[in-house]
Amino acid sequence: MSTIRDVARIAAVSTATVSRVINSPEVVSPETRNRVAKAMKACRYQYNALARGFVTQQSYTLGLIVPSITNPIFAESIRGVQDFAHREGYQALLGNSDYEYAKEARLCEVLRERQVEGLIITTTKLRGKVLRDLLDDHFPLVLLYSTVRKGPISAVGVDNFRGGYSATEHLIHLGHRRIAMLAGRFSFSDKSLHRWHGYKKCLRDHRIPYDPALVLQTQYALENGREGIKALLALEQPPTAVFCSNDFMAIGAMQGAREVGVALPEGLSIVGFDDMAIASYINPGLTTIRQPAYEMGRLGAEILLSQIKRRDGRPIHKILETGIVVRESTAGLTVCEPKRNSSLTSGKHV
Amino acid sequence: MSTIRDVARIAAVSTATVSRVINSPEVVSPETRNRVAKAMKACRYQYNALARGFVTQQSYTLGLIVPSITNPIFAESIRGVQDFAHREGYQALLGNSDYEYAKEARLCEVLRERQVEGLIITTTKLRGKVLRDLLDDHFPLVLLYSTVRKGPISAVGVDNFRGGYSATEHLIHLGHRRIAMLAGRFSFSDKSLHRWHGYKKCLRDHRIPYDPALVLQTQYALENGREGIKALLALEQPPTAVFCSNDFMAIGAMQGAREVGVALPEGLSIVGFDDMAIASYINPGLTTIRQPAYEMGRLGAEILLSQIKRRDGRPIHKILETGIVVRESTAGLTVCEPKRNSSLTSGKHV
DNA sequence: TTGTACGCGTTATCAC
DNA sequence: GTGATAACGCGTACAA
Repeated sequence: MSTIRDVARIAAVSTATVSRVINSPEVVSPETRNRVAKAMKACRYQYNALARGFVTQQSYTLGLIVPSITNPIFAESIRGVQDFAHREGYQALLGNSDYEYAKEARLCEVLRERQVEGLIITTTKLRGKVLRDLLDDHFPLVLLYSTVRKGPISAVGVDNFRGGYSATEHLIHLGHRRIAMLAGRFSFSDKSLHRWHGYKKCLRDHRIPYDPALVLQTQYALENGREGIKALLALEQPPTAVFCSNDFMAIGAMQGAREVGVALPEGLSIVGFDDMAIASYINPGLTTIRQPAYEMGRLGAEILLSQIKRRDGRPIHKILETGIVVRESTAGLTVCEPKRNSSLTSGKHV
Repeated sequence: MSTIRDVARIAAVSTATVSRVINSPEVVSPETRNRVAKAMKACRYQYNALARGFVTQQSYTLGLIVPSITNPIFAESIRGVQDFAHREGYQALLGNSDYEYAKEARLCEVLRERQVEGLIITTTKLRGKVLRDLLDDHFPLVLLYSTVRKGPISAVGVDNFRGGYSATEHLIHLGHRRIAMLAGRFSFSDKSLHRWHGYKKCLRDHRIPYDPALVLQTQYALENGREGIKALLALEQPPTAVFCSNDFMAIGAMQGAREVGVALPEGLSIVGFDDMAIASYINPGLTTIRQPAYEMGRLGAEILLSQIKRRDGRPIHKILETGIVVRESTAGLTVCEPKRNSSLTSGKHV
């Protein structure tokens, strides 16, 4: 590889001039500019962005950690981050935590060693050493898919409480009273926790007793939805509807229900969370809570870059809107059933 | 940020010793090692991997360009690349081309400026300037999802011809004779082209006339499958089965068929390509051609790293196995229909 | 076992 | 408008 020194030698100028031709050509006289351009071609010169970063102390790189790149919802957010970052001359180093805190910690370490100027993380542990260390160092940081509304860390997310509330309310309005929830593990997903709170609050507002037997914590994948719903349907008093923490679980639940002979949506109403693209293409179409995934990523990148530029700035918290998208996976309950269920439930739990 | 110089000063050793503690601690006496370790903590020293790369002329970074990160099949491959790369101390800089050659070219440029040591690309144009330039520079390069079996560029892919052949054969065995194909545009997907060749060859082997009206080139997304199948079903002699270039198109086609009142699979058999995770969770389950996406990525990374280590090595071409996964989206044709179709078809095209 | 000194490719600061 | 040169943080001969 040839360097600006080679170019300088060939063009019979100094390295400073070559650098100027690259970074501010207008200050160089047209003739030398031309000579330099020719010299560059002659030795097939390739610019070294790392060397620049080395002297300017800017890597123009940011780190992006998501729990699972295979989930299209995160993939969308990654696109949002990239689109904004690229426009500003930044590249992103991407990592999966696979919902494991140890991997998240390791990635942070590696990415910081590589001099990323900031990090965008969908964290699996809000109160852990990883974030605390970052904070101690005043390291530019934005949380994605987070519900943090205040505090020292910038965050962009959605109102998960309200999302959970809307999902549940939709089911209640359809006449359901025995409503289950397939939730992501609260231990590493505050999202799921808040959705659960919304679910519980909505039940209470509608005077429906909360039955812990109807809430299952599991992982965010298809197979967990499938197995989860089977467990719930095997209960003595099975649910007539289920709210799932994400669309994968919901689609898994659909399949699980079918496998045990439950008709959809008549036998079981299902609500998901995310509104991934495929949700409107399956049968029945999935009723779900829409998250603006791309926009979240884009906004996260915007906030992070603004923080990198002015490191003294106050943290920014953005809560984007969700909305319920009603499709065919939810249906009204037949007249007598809710009565029966509710009386039994209340007899047991109130 | 403190540097090894700060550490050296505090520990009262030379920078060389600090460097040795980091890279080969065993050659340093335990006591100095300890002193250095303490000094590191004292000034909150953070290692700078970029500076190392700068002197060793190795960035330990590779570039990865895929057409669409939102497609889970590519996401799986990305995981495969990352898992292998991380184990070897490499990180990946990721970019989407969105199936646009200009973006692919731009990404190559940016990534090379950033000194990636090699590139893994799912290219949209096999014979373009981008690959030719890379090749001229003897730049370490591996093509992913490619069908190149020889030539100077390393590649890992599957036998798309055979995949297309199997898909078609499965449909023929079920009694179908009027078999359509929803194909990715041949102009930027040699994959799709080869699948189409397999499809045609299989028809010929079974003495079924090829009808160009049954082949639609479109994009690789859900909505294209949906609109594509509607166009095909609106033909005077509509197909009784369709082979789609990927699962997104197939799932889109399912929805499109439903929307025009065609029952699945009785009214239309559908075969996809990829076997993304969700394929077995939709209803009816999608019959599709399985690709080992994760394995492809892993192998691609392995080949690339081996090429980086010995740049003189011969190019390596790996064709992995595909296999048909039969689910419920394909069904036999009722007895008289194929006869009617085939006679009409042959009357028209033979 | 440890220290000295140089170089990696670029930008920035002075001079001229 | 241009040139000389000192950084940037680290690895690595080579010397001690």
